[in-house]
Amino acid sequence: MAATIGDVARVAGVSRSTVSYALSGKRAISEETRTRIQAAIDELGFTPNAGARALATAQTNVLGLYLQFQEDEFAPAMLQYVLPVSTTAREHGYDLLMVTDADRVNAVRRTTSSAMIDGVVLLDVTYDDSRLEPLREAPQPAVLIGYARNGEGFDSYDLDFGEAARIVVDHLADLGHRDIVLITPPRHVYERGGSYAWRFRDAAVERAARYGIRLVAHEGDSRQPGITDSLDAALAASPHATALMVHNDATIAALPAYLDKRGMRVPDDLSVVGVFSQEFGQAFSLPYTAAETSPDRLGQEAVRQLIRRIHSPEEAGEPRVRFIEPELVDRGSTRPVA
Amino acid sequence: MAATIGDVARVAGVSRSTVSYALSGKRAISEETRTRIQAAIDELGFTPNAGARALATAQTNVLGLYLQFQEDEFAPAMLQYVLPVSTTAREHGYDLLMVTDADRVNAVRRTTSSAMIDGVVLLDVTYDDSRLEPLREAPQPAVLIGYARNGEGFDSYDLDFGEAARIVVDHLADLGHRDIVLITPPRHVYERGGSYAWRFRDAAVERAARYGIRLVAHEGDSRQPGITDSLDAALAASPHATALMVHNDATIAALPAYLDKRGMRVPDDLSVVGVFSQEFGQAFSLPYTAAETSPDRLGQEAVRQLIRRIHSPEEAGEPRVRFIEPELVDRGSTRPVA
DNA sequence: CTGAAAGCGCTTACAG
DNA sequence: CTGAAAGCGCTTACAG
Repeated sequence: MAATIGDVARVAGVSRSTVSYALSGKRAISEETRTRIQAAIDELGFTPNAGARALATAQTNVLGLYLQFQEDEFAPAMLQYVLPVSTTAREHGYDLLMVTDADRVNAVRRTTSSAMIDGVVLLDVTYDDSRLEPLREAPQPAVLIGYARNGEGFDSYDLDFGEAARIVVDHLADLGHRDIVLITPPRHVYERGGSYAWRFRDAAVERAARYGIRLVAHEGDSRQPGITDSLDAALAASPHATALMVHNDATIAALPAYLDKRGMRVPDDLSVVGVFSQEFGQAFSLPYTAAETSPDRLGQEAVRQLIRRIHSPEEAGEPRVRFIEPELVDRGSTRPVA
Repeated sequence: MAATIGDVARVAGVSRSTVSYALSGKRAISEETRTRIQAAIDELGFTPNAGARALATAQTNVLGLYLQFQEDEFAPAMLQYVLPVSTTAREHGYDLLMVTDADRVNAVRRTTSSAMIDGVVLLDVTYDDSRLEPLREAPQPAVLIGYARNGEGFDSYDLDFGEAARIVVDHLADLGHRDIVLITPPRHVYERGGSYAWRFRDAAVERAARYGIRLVAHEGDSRQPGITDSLDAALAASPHATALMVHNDATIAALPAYLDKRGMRVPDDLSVVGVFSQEFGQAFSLPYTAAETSPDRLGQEAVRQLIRRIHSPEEAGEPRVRFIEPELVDRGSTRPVA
């Protein structure tokens, strides 16, 4: 059916190996031969068979991307990480196998042990991530986007959520706020082991304590009416709060509507600081100062490191955790306390 | 490195073909032999090499999913289609190659002609979709999610946006509305050839005309401040409008905040009807009556048909367009005109 | 019920 | 600068 390298060789009047070398550029080919081969390729519309090439070279030029769209999660947030991973992979000649199996452990085992991919990008990493076990036995290198306690031996990229909390608290402290409400990710994120939840919360609590600031953390929700209920409860529990910190995608997305409904103006009645990316803020028209989460940078650096480790492990260095430093993007949603 | 079928055969004391047949079940194997083979497989941790299998069988068990995250589009909406495609594919034993290249035509050509995949799922289909040309030359079958003018020869699945418009207009007409504003997708969707934009709009205009109802269509935006500006302009141009139809994801997501800010109550001051899915409405807490877009059903049916066409083309029947009938989900955001 | 062998379409030492 | 041949790890007619 489709043309093979043998067809090209025959039409061009050369051997199959010469065609192969012309394709890869791994040895010198005379100008004339190269031209004949190219003509044959064009005439036949030849493209190398990926499976055959993978078999011969033991590499597929495919990366596995492992993620799950949790029923109870705010899907748009996940997408921010998929996009840069996909783009960066293609820039380096890799395609992406998107693996979303409910059985995450087996999905990793299945795809790595069958040699479908050259490397693994793990999204949605949890503190005790059960996928790391099969991953240690896999011949392919892997990179984690997120943080796992048992992640030693792997490259990991994550935002420094502790630092994110500190810069937000510092910012509010500088403005004189002494009573702050924090909305954290929902309970199921903690239960699942999403360490960003408590890393941010604990650092915020500790930093506030150092300033002698009252800061009360409340678990938010990812759906209505829970989002509204948790905000109601949090604000009721801190009637004199002057600032609201939100580390919860669904809540921050719903916040403009919520505050409007309650008749609260930002920053006049309440200072607000979030934790989200530039693009996220734009998609949801969020006018809030925030710690930037830089999913683009995370995804890009993670994939680059993975590809480095695939091609030249020595250059890649020792696998380690890299925490990206967050920056505070001031959108004017905070003001000094009178 | 990794165990091969030859290793299994040696350990089990049988031939490679017997191991292969034990794996595939394509011929009878004695109980005893089967046991020995299974023991060897377990001992060695053997998984068949996907590339080798693909080369031998000429099938990869991978489907290509082609999409693009447009800079100017509302990403969350796209995700609704990715998820059911991914889930349904896995249920049938297929993995998903996610292809997001900026050069869409070449991406199709590259992946189909290198035999990386067994079938194609095209998302983001436009009226004159340039990817259909390479697709016609591809040996793999394809399914389109969306509608293309030049889509003959392919299975296509799309919502019947014309019917969606009619049931919405009918609903409002029944309630006595005589002056309606419609927010359509942004201009760039029309320019790109997103036929759902004008299919909905034209049907709405026509249906309204039949009732003698005033209905004015305005292009919406996908970002702030354009979203607010277009709503402002649309409502200003129809000062006596009693109902708002929104066929624009970014706009409907921003609508609660917008209407709150303008101090308009739904449905007391304005009846509102949207066009979005159940999950989308839930993710964004949208309290609006809407024509359900059923991305789950679309994605699932599309993939099933594609897999049917891969396995038994005769059963799959003639390729044709299937328009899914929308239903109106009443969430109480409309009321009779006094 | 089982085996030996050819073949899928590439790449890459080996040889000249 | 080029070719003949082995090999990657499977599947599947062919044979018994």
